[in-house]
Amino acid sequence: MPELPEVETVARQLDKSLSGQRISDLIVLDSKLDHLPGQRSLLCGSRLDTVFRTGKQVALTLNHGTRDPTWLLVHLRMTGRLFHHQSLPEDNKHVRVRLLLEKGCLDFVDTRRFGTVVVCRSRGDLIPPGIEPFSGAFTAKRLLELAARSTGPIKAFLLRQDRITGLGNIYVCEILHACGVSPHRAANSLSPADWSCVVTQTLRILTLAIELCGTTFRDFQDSRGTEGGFAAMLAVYARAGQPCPRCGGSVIREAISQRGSFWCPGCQG
DNA sequence: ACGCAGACCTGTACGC
DNA sequence: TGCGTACAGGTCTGCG
Repeated sequence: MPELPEVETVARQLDKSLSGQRISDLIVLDSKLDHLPGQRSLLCGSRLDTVFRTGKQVALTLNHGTRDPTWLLVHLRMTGRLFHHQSLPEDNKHVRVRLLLEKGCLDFVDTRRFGTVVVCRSRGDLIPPGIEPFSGAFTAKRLLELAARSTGPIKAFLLRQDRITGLGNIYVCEILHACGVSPHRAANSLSPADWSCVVTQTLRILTLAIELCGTTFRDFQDSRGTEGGFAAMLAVYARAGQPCPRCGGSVIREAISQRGSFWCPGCQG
């Protein structure tokens, strides 16, 4: 569910509201996360420092005073959310992990239980393998090289986190539409000009989505439980049967690489 | 190396 | 109302 803009939104909000708070206890309520209770003594008493996004994950910096910092790395996957409550909230059966703070708590809530929470001891382990879009490495030249042996659809290529980190189904649909590129095109068939357009449109769309605090569909809410504003900007995603805002053709939905894909055959060639 | 199918989970929407 | 089916924004594993 959450893609780069949604994770960035949550990380920025938590950075403001959590920085400086001391963790007083760790409560783990999901057997899939039973590696965490063993980290309880490490977490308790530590002070939350910077919260930031790395790839699609939220990293919470834990300051231990004299010792080196560690990080709590949270991947929200499809339905994960992080909520910072000023006081203890009403029961929610989908709370998986709760960090008790000096004031209130931080809840990791995840209905489908796909999300992950791990403790990271080395800064190097935080860095995802794919190219970060907001980095100097995200260039048309680099992407052309990366895709040189990829014969599968560009739609699937852009979703690969070991190539580019942060894009998910919604933004890939929107980027390909903005570029006028069919999601069926083989990744290695894109020209240097196509890749330049992918770079430009990816940065434009992600920047706008971050400004609007992401896209809310079913499950995404930010750390305050409010919804993102990018849904109103979507040109094709979840708009099957509706007119394409660029050419007036009809947007279609079809499965590509087993993922629901929305695009306009009229202007994406 | 690649692409593809299936798995992981739960909830919601919809048709009968 | 209840049941069955399809679908959901992510990523890993195993197979060919």
